[in-house]
Amino acid sequence: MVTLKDIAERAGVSIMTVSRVMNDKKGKVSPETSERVRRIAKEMGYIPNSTARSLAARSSKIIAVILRDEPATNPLEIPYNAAFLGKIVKILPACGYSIMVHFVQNFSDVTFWLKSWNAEGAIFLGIFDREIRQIRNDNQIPLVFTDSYSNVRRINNVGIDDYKGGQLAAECFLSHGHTRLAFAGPISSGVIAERLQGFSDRLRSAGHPLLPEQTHAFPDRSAADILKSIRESDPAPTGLFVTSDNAAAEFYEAARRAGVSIPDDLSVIGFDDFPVSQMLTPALTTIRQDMEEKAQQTCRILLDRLNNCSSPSEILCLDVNLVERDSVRDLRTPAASPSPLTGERGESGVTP
Amino acid sequence: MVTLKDIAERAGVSIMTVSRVMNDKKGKVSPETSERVRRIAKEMGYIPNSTARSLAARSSKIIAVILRDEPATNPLEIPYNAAFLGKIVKILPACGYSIMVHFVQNFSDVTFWLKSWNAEGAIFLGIFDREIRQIRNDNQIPLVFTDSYSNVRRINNVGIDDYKGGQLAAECFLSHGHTRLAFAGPISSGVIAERLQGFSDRLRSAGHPLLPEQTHAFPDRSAADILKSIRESDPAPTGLFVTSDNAAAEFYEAARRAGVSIPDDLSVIGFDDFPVSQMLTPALTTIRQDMEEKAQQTCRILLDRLNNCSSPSEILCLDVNLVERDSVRDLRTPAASPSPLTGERGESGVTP
DNA sequence: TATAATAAGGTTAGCGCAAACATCATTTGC
DNA sequence: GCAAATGATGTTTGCGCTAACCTTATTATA
Repeated sequence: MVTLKDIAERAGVSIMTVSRVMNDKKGKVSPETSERVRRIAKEMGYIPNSTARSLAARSSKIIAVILRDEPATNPLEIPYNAAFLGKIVKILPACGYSIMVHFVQNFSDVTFWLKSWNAEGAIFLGIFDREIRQIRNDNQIPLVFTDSYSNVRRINNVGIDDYKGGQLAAECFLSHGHTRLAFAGPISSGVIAERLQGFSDRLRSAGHPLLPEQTHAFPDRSAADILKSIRESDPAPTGLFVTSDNAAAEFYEAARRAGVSIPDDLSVIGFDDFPVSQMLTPALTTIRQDMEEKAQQTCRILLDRLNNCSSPSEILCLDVNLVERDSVRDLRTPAASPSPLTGERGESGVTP
Repeated sequence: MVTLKDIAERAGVSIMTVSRVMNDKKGKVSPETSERVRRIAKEMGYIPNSTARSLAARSSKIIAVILRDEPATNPLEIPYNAAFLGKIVKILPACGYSIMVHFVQNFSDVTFWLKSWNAEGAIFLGIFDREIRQIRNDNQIPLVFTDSYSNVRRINNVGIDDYKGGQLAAECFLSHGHTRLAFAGPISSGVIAERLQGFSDRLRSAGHPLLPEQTHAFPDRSAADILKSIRESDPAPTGLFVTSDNAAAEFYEAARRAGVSIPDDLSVIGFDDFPVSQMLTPALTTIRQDMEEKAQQTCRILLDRLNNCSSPSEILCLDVNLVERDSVRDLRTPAASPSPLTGERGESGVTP
């Protein structure tokens, strides 16, 4: 292993001079020395030791990405989390940071990992609404949450306009003549509660309130089970708002097995606009959120605070919009329902 | 920050004694002292400093997961990689290791990251066929590759029986009366080349060789483009073997847009048996690989070699099998094609 | 009883690096 | 022309921890 000492000896300078060259402390080393040291370091195949650097400089260049671990499922099998993490790993290492990934069950795990590795900052993927205050208090490093709802001050959060998303879904259904609707999602989280609120507020204001029994807890109950409840209601809802495209895909599968036709028997709106929504048949009408933007903003906020500790906390709310495809039937002109196989209506209709 | 020194002072012992307690060096500290030190450490909220530990012990407890970075796409948006990484992050941290994720474009990046952090081992997700020898030579730590084909000795690799997978796909088509077939996938990689070989060997031995012009380079050419070529061939293939479920999903989408019905106009077989295969309409017949097993074996091999440096290198080949669903039409009884909406044939037919 | 083995703990010397301060020219300002 | 500022480097110290060795009291063995 090549160390600063080896280079220093070969170059006939002190360790400190080499260290300064390696850390680009310009104005501290003469250009000639710098050039020579740099050349020798390269010749010898020097690779800086990050652990030693962390210890001496108290700055680890480690960013932790924390995902909430559910016992049964795997956080990275949720495409949303995987894509988000992927974007982070594209952005931050390019700025010299290394990414550590950890799944955690409770906040003391979080603190342990962060402190143990002297992480300089952390990004939280998933819902940490309840633990957010404790996490912020325990860790005096820049933290950025995503999709968290809480009234805790001095936190950074990148979220989207979930309420508007719910409203847009309701409006889409209403504009196609739907009045009896259903909702499915994990209502315990702030994000989903907001979407539900937007959805139900908009329906109520249109005079077609969402019935309490048409708010279904998914995935606590299976898609098949919920679908059965919906179909057996009297009068049965004609449209279902599901809180993610992937959940919608499960309803598609359940519908196929149950012989229920989408959108003829039941219209569906999803959330996210992930690739799966275009692969479903019929293509899924959904509420789009811009993942790319979300990931970039998340990293930007973290880097801002890393470079300037006094920069203020930010709570960002990104816009969402409706992407109309083929999964919502138009009840005003019953014959005009698109064919599930040849329907070519989608892709174009992006309502701002 | 609480250090060993703080605990040592409070407990009235030397730092070394505390260190020994924390590292569970039993037989070196009396049970009473051990208990007392442990209690005080807990009271004081001691968190071991991993960077200092790495430096002093020359053992970092870091495992690097390396993914090949393609310029345009994101490795973690490929569900296969995301799921695999997810399983690793469930398994290894439970054994005391931390996971660092890096995307790399060339092997010198790999070596840099591994050495810089003193990683104890590394797992490679994706095709590293060409770089594998260099990577092994540059890094004297346990490495486990996945899905790599090479004739380099002393490497660990966890792969699947890709050749058999290709054969199974061919057999499935043949048994349903298909004789004119097509293949689509990125043939530059060893994995896909093997699948193609198995596919074409089996077809040839049945007297229906795969035509050279029916081997399509995907995703170099778009699904829509390839689909057009296939449909315009004369005579046109009746079945298409695609080398991943996700790619198959893209062909589904292209088919829907082009007004081509699956399986009536074209039968499709995928590869992987990922959740998406059940969400497609009609449900996708596919070659199943056991991801769970693959990830577990990968971690096991790594842990084996971490605990016992002299353990031999392993090249594991896991089995695959056919999962029949609804995307292959039976040409022998043309009327029996399943309805895409109510077809309930799938899920049961797992051929060993 | 003398000797060796063992248990329980302490001491010393780093791991590789960077912050803080010290040194010694050489310039700059007036 | 002399103090002060600047530039380019070296020295010391220590980050928090562990490997390797050293010490002392106690116990087992011949």
